Amino acid sequence: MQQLSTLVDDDPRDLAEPTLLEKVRGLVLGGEYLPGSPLSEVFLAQHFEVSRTPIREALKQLQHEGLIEIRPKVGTFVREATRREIVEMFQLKESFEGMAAGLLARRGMVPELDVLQRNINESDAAAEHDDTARYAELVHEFHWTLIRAADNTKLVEHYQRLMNQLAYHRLVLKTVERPGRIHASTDEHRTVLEMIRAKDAFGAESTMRNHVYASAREVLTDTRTTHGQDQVH
Amino acid sequence: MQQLSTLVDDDPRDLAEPTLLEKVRGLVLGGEYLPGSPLSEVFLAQHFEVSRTPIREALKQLQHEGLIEIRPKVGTFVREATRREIVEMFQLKESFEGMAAGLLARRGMVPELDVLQRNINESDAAAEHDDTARYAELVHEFHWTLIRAADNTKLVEHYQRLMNQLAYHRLVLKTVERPGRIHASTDEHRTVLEMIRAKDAFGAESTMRNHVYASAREVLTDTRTTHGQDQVH
DNA sequence: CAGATCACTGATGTATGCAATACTCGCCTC
DNA sequence: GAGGCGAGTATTGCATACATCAGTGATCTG
Repeated sequence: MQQLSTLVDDDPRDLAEPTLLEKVRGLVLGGEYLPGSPLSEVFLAQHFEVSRTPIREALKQLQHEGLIEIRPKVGTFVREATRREIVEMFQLKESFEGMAAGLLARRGMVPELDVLQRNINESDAAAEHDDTARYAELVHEFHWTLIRAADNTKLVEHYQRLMNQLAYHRLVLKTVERPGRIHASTDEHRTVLEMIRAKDAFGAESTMRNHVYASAREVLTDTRTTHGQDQVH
Repeated sequence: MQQLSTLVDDDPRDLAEPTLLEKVRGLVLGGEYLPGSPLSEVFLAQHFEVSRTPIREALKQLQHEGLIEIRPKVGTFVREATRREIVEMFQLKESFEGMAAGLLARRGMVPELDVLQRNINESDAAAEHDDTARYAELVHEFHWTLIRAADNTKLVEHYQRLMNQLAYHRLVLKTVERPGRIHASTDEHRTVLEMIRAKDAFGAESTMRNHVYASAREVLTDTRTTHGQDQVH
């Protein structure tokens, strides 16, 4: 009997078991704590009902991700990315996603292409119904599917890291609200996919980079350092 | 009195004070421990004369860098990159350095260009005298100078991370031994610098990527998974 | 003799106590 | 009244003890 039960609930990693790191990251990205807010270890320990040790591990990681700042012997504080850093990160995003598009074009026919196609179709439908929430989700999925389909695990790791730093969700949600950008975005996705299908690695990379650059400009135009206050430091 | 002393030895970060993390990383990259070797926390703690806690922090970081593998409740082991991962990392290196070359070309005249020029001159001299050690050092410097000159701190961070994973020094030293590759390499550096000077961002990126690709092929041709044994896992 | 079970071992995972120190606020001095 | 000084406080940094559990080998059973 026990063998069966272990076989069933053996791998709880797949479905909804957020790591402490993810929980703390979610708290920081949640926006409740403004940049400069102190994040006491003891408070977090009590909040998540664990000891300071695992909290410290998570905070150390978040520091390496650039989300918080640990000032030795002083405290840890939520860190707001400067406008310059956001520009830098979008430059990297452009490079990563361009690289992914190029690699994917070289791979030839893979099932992920169908996933991307379905994504585009659904995006059109969501745009029709002005379902911005669903649309933002689909944009997110499109980019991630592209990255994963490039079949380069190290790229995925670096991309994940970058996206954690960008706190992407908050930004893309803002952008998507703007009418007009939606259709342009889907069209660009469509063009990229066509070039990938045509095995035009160079064109796919180039188009994807232009697409990311355009969306970055959108985000950056109506976002002045995201909260006004510049550096904490 | 105390004020003066604190002013003097306040910032020991600049000159030669290797962090525990760097020390442990050096130990792992030193090659003494073959892939699969266990890295007991208590052993490292005794070796470096600290407690397990800071050792754990360093190991956690090295795990995220991909140098070691922490199997929960089992132990931590040195992890050898598979050939596939090395290929993936070189693809990223190509992307990063290409991006750097392109960004630098857009920056216009900056003092770093002179540093690169001097590097090329010195490389020629080192090649003349068959000083492979110095030559390898200069190659390393050239690439790092390029990355830093791109003026994108996030790029520097990701590049650093990638280089830590690649354990670059061991590989590039092997490559540089090969006669013939030296002159080709310097010539490629020269071409890249010329294109940067000409503000040809596209050409600079393209040339740099080809250069990295060529050197990657060199490294990969005479390196079969670096040690024979494939995955530990 | 083959197979499974179970206690043992060694490792990591966590909790907690103590040490060190940057910042703060009140007090003292000029 | 202004400025510096010093004790207090809150925080992180480190050390250590305990809990937990994967792997292993001996033992027991069929």
